[in-house]
Amino acid sequence: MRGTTIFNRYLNTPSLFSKNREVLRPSYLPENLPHREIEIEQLASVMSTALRGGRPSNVIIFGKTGTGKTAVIRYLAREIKRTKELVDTDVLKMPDMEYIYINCEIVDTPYGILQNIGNRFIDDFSERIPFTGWPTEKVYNMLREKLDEKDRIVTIVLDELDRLVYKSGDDVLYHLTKINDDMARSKLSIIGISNDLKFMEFLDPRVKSRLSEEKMVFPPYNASQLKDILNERIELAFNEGAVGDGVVEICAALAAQEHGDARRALDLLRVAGEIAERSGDSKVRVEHVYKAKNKIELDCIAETIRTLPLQSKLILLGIIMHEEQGRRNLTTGEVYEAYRELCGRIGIGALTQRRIADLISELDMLGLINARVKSFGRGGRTREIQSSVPAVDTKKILMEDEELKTLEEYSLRQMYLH
DNA sequence: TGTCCACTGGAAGGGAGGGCTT
DNA sequence: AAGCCCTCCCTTCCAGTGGACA
Repeated sequence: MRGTTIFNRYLNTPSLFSKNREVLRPSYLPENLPHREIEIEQLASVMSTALRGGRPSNVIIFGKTGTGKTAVIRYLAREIKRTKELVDTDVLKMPDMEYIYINCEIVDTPYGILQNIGNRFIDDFSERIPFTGWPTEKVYNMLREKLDEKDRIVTIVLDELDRLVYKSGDDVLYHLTKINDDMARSKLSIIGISNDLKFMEFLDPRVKSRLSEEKMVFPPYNASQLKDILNERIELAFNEGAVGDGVVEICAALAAQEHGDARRALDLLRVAGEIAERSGDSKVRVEHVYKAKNKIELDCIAETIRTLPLQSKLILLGIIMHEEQGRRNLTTGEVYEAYRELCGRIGIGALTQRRIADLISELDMLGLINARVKSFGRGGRTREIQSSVPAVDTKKILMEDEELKTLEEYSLRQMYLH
């Protein structure tokens, strides 16, 4: 024994994971996708048009998160690439095929979408489309020109498409679905992904019909299907015997409760594994899964709070301070007053009530508070607001913010004394 | 039955900040 | 330098409203 360091105990306990723990992450694309055979077949028949040089129909895919939409598309893109490599010879050459994936929650402006696509076809850095500055029309023309430089079939995957439509309308979609009319050599098709069926109503009828040449729905996985998915990954990710009895069942059951989310199931398993490993256990046990569930939820909330803009943090803090005094079911007016008070305390200008009303809605959508519109008759119509996060922990996280530190000991009591 | 409160939520637009073009 | 463009964050203005109360 050559002395001990604090890391020794980590070295001495054998790892539960094999080298391949990456297979539990959402970015991992497995060799086969259990229980998505029908969807693969269906989408493959659409996309196979490209193998014969034709433009595949545009497709709209509906399905909740973690139902394998992106996985199926990535899977097929990979298979098509393999097929092409197999078939291509000097004599017979299939057209180039490109897949472009854009998440509309991240890129959510018309300009951004066009710029993103355009730059995939511009290698020369000096020619790249700048992230701002040009008129949108010019970006579109540039994109079309570059796209059409040679024969190719381009598939654009627009994930979370509903976000784009709600935020910026369907102008880009109009242009993108029409672009084929203006191109001589290239062909473009669109795969739109959404977890909300309603957004189609907001589309211009022309866009709607062009976009949904094919429609598909991905059903949620049930518990037994989730089990199959997990079991397949366990073989790759864990050492033999590292996953105890009942663990898979619990992960599957918990994820099935939440609209059959495979990503959630895999997360639970991975985090449970990490917790078990850290506590020096020789096996992943059911209790680790429950701890994992808690940890995932709390981490998620904490991260949401941390990344809130200052104004929203002040609103949330105001609500919590009210509740510390035993006042629940606050109105918009009360929350606004508290917010203004806090703004004064830290010496920043307060926004208008109209703006705060919007920010309150945002907090509601993030699940940090509950805000229901309610009428109090003569008392007016307003929101009834409560926090839906643990007060103590939330306050702790809020106080991490440099600009809020001075509010640590402050309480709202004074303002209600008169 | 009508009134009236305290907002809600839509619309329009300003202006700052990114950057391009001439 | 002046004139554009696009996006983000806000403000201003305002019609609309559910339901307790007179």
